Amino acid sequence: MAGAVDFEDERDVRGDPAAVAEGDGALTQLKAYLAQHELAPNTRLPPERELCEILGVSRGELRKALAVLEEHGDIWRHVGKGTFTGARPAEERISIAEISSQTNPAEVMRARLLIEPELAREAALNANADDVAALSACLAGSRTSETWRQYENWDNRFHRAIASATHNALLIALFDTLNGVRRAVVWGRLRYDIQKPPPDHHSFADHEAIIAAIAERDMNAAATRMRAHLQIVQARLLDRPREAAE
Amino acid sequence: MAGAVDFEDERDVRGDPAAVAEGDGALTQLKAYLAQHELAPNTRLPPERELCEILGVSRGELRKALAVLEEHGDIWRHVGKGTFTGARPAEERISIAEISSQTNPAEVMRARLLIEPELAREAALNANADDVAALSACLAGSRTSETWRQYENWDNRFHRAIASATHNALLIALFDTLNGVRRAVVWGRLRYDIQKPPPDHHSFADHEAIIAAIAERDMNAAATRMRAHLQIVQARLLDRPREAAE
DNA sequence: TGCCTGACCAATGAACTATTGGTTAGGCTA
DNA sequence: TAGCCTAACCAATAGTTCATTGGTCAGGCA
Repeated sequence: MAGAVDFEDERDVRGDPAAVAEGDGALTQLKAYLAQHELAPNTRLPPERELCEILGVSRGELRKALAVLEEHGDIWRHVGKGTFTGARPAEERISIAEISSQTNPAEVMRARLLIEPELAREAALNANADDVAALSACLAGSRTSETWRQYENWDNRFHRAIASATHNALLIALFDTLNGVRRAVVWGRLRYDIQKPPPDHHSFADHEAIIAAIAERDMNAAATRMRAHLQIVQARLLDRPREAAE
Repeated sequence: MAGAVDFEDERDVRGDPAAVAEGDGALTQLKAYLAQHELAPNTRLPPERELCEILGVSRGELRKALAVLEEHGDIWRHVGKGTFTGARPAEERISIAEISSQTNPAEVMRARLLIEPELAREAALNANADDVAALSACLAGSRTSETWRQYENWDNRFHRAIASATHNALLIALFDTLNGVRRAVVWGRLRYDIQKPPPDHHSFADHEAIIAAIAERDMNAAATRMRAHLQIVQARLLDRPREAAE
């Protein structure tokens, strides 16, 4: 019985309207109403002010009955939204800003170290020629960057392209969340001492090695090299937080 | 005011000789405007209709110049919002429902297999006594479950508790996203052939082994056992999609 | 041909209004 | 006196309206 409200522990009032009208029947009335309508889960019921007229009970009594059902987990309520059948749904939307306010650069780096090598591993399994070409294009772009900002842009695209190469929409979405938080947390930490990345910047070789591993479908190497790359990034981040660019 | 903009250095545009060669000053004007105002990242510039009056160029020319800067990564634009300096920020809110509509149970399972073992590994590193106690409580609860729904509830809490034990807010948030998608995608796949999990259900032993590894701070064992557990879940999911409950 | 101009389109945000669950105060009845 | 009803108010939410803004197109012009 879908979406149903559990009322077996109460008197069966269907078909006995007299009993319904009688006595402390707010809860009983309400259960009868729900049973009669056989509402699907997450259906909105009438607002309290209407419902108490429909059932012929005062709003106070109705609210007491609703509180019982809510405690029982049969319905859930929210100001401005209404009263709904079924269990309260999980939070539908995740805010990057909210996560960012609860974390810090060290945690973000740790999360990258755990997640991104696995993404690289999966990319090595699933990447096609186009994916490898896209990765190479990102590397080439980063090599020709004239500013740190441009470089950061290409670096972003590179890591995003690895997630894309998994061809798994959920993994891509998770990466985007991780990356969004990263960008929010380390926002504005660009280095200004030098104008652009030096030609021997470690990331170039790191990225090249990762691409090679993915192209060769060497899952373990892809993961290992990504981890090594991120460990260097982490070390630089912790040593010189003002120069957190990769 | 248009007169305030200094365009005497039209032939001295730093970093983009191509603009000089073109000769028309829209891009040059725009760069001069940006240089003069020294805007912080993510500052909104005047709307195009105002800016082209300020700079004394047509809207078409201004838009061409803006397109160059956008391609260059110096600004970003969005209909209804405006034009902003710096890199385009990540999408602020992620919708579980949207992700769910783009994925499928196989992808979800694959993502779990990549992510959750790493969470278990990190939990083994960071868990404290309370975390282990919480995990044990979830296992005990699942053992006493009278229905599959109750069992699923405890199983949920168990996996969430592992994420919590990492003590990393970002990893917890990523797990919640993953889990939210999982619940949305495999929604309603509860088994109905038997009323509750049998006492020898594989998950009980699996979970117990995972808890033991975390309690002993054995990171590799925690990851390995989680992976083994999820592989069984995956096999059951693919074999008998109607009985996807763990 | 290339550019300018004006108009229109679609996405966005701000302001406002209506709705709705949650709460409180006063009065009434048993 | 205790419990209940009623009315009003509060705060969160959703819907509506309107102005703003980047994106696009057709006509005119040099």
